Amino acid sequence: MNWTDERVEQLKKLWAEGLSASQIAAQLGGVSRNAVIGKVHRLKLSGRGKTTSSQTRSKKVNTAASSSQRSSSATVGHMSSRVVNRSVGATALQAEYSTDLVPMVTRTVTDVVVPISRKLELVELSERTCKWPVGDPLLPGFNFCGNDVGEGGPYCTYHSRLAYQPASDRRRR
DNA sequence: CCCTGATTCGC
DNA sequence: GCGAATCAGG
Repeated sequence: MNWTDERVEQLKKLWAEGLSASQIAAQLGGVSRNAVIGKVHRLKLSGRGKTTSSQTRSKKVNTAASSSQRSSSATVGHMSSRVVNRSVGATALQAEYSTDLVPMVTRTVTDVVVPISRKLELVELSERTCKWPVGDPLLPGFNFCGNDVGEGGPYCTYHSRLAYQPASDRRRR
């Protein structure tokens, strides 16, 4: 892949937004984080104003979202990802996944506090990032939870709980 | 070990 | 100019 004007432009934009080099690389595709960093330096925009300081993500929690904590029929639907959250606060409270995608768990979701997801691109996933799908695979912006996985499973502790709850819960009713 | 950006240097 | 390898650090 070569640095077309468009790609350079997007690089500048994302870098200015405070995304890390690896995240930018993942979004652009076809380049490594090293390539991104190298390009950033050549463009001389290494000094990122004062925006989000990379690691140690912002702890800002979407206040609107944390309003009712439980039930609230979860905020479903794909909230045009992207801008929505760069915040990862492990304590964040909000369910963010498509009901269409996992209809069987929509009932149990009211019992579970789901942390805001990191919304990683497919290529950003590693063995320790939650692979719970977020959004519609057919629509742009589809990504994965990306939170740290629990006991080595494919999902973070929260999504594991969801996954383990069959539609017909065992606690008789 | 995970991740970050910075730097070097052969291509 | 490019980016892998490497370095320094949280």
